Amino acid sequence: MGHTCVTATTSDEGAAVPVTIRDVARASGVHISTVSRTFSAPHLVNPETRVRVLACAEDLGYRPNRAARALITGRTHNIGLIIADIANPFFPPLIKAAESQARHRDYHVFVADTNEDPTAEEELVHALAKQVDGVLLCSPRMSNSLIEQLSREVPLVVVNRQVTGLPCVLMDVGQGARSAIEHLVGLGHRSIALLGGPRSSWTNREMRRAAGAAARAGGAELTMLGPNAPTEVGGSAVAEQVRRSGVSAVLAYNDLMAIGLIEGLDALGVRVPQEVSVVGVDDITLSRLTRPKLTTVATPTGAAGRTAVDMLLQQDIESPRGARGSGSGTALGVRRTTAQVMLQTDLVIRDSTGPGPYARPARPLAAPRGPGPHCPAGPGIPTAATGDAVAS
Amino acid sequence: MGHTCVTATTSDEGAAVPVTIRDVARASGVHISTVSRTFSAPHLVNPETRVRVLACAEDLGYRPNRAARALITGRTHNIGLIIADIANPFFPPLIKAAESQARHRDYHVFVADTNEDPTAEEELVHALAKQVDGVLLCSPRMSNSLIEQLSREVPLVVVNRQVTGLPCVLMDVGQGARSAIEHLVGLGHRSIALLGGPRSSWTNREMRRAAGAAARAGGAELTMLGPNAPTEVGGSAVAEQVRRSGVSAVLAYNDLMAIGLIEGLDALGVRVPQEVSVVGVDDITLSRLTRPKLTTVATPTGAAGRTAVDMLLQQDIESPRGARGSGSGTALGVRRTTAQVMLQTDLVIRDSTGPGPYARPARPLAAPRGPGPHCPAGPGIPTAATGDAVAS
DNA sequence: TACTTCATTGCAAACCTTTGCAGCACCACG
DNA sequence: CGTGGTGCTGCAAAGGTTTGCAATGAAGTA
Repeated sequence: MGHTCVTATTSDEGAAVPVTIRDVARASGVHISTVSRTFSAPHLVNPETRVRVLACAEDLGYRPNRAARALITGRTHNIGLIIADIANPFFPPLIKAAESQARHRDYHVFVADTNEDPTAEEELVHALAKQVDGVLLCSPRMSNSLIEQLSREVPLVVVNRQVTGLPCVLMDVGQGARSAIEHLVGLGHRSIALLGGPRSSWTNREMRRAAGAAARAGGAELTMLGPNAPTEVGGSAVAEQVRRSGVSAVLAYNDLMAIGLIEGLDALGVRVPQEVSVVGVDDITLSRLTRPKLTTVATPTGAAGRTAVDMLLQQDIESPRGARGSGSGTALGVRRTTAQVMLQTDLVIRDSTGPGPYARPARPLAAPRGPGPHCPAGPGIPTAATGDAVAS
Repeated sequence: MGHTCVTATTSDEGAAVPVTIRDVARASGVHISTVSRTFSAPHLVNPETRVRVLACAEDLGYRPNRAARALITGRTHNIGLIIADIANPFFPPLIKAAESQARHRDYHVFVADTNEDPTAEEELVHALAKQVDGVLLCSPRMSNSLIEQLSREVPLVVVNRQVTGLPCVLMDVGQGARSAIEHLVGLGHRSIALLGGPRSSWTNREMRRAAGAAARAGGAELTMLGPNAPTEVGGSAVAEQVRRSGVSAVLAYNDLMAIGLIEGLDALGVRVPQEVSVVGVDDITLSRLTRPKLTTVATPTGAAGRTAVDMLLQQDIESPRGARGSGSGTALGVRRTTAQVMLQTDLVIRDSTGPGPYARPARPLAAPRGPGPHCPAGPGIPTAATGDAVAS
């Protein structure tokens, strides 16, 4: 990591001479309020004056100071986006979608990374509070009560977490986990492990619940492993444990862990999917590039980003900020409507899942190849693959 | 992508009642300036008063309005980070390093993504200008002259680009490309393709220059292919072209393209590294996970992020903003020192490169396996692998 | 002509904080 | 007692912008 300093010069470039609305006013011979209106309410100013002012502004390179404007209007036209881990490929599509959606509404997005650290999360909300009109909290790791408390400081929309009283956009990972388990059961797996993610993750709890129910309904045994770090090393770290547990299939908290697990198993000489099937969640780009290609539950990250921005802006527009009562600030609450949106997930089957010990012959007519290894089970075992699980 | 609206309730949570410095002053019976000092210059206020003020502030949930503070001090304690494509795994480590470094200096980082769009870049600099103390421009796609012009609006540090008069942090991709070519030549490749990236990329130009020189010095022929999108699809899209060109080795603009290319070649039935060797640049995490594992030029992204933040803050501290002359603003230039830092790169050899048509027997003693396919070349061909290339 | 309406512009307060300066009380020193 | 210093606090200006209100002049209406 050594570095070499190549050059070091000193220049006297004209540095940061801020040109204000006053300069433009002086140059164009009007009052500053007219200049202000030229930008924020052009229809109120004489076309002739307008072009003159605009010309001067252009000439001087004037740009309205957004901080000063925010001080008055109470709106910054920025929105904050707090992310648990920007290195997780799950997030970039969400970020890009949010940015593009925001741009259409003339908003800018500030992204901040918390490194999965709840403390950093809280601090960032505070730091962003006065510089943005609202914050999107993605896969937060802090407590629900803290989130509610922070929501009184700045409008919040929560992604991948359910907190009552706040607008949330959720992905139906419950349904996803169910489909995954049913897929595995249908392939003849009866002993399945669930690789848990961070303990404080809503997604994690949801998956456990749904996967447990689906396994029960399918007559399979579900082993819970975790919590683990939601990264590849988190996945590869439990490879040994997975092998010892003797399961024939694994549903991982996310793709990164699934991929890490496959790596780890590979290092142990365990082949995927021949000996162990692995399913991930998220359908990140990477899952199509590894070998074997990953079977995974696709989550609509782009839609989540767009929806979250929409919900934030909608809530924001309804109740403009800075409306303080006179005197000691009568805390007259603003009614606001909070909605929760649930986005669908889809199981996409690739190459990391295969027949399990209890598999029935794949195709009774076409391919008379023998069933998978250890196949004592005859017909009659419910496959649950058609979605007729009894889970309530 | 269909979504289901699960819930929609209305609540009257106390929403965003901003508590200002004035409220705290009233509550604690002191003047606002004393409250202000309690936070920004605690040693100037009586310890007794201080605790009282702090208690009231805590009680009311007061947080200084950073926008208002910025208006006076001219410093926001934020820095902007403009990224060409956040979905490129090259950037997250840089972002994280920058964030951590900034946090140590009590700064926050706002990340923005431009989708490789020069127009978006310019617009974002303008939008950020007054809300941050400086901007880090990572792998910018706009013209040098535009960058210089923008640098008069807000302090800039440029990463992965050389622009005179501005502080830059560069990675020695020239050296990296040279090492890669020498590695390939040493393996017996004489016909090599360079998969170019975006036309406006400084890295791209640098690689072409250095790779060309190294190939010439090593007696190999270098085919330039491109420009291409610096993504996996950009890589896989040229697979056919690579095959037709008949080269036995490829150096790609970055890992993403290299991985895409390997995918594309695989689909065409061309095996890597048996038939074609592939080298990437960046050493993203992914390059260790694909099969074959990617040989690549590792770039010190973390160090780049840290260095860039340091340079920005140093430059920033020297010349506090908002120092306008009286009257019509005598544009007296501020002398500032601009340095350029070059960070070293390292070739890391994995499994995507192998012997080429002109390879000499790998190990004269140990492995008496025959040489690679088509091996008309005897000894005497310079391998240049030791770094004795004559490139100036 | 007198009165209303409208378009355009100026005035000044307000947003929230920081900070140079001045005031005050108190103490020590001569 | 007078002088100077120190420790703490208040006053008020400043920063760049928005915006309600008032002023101006011109045009339209009765």
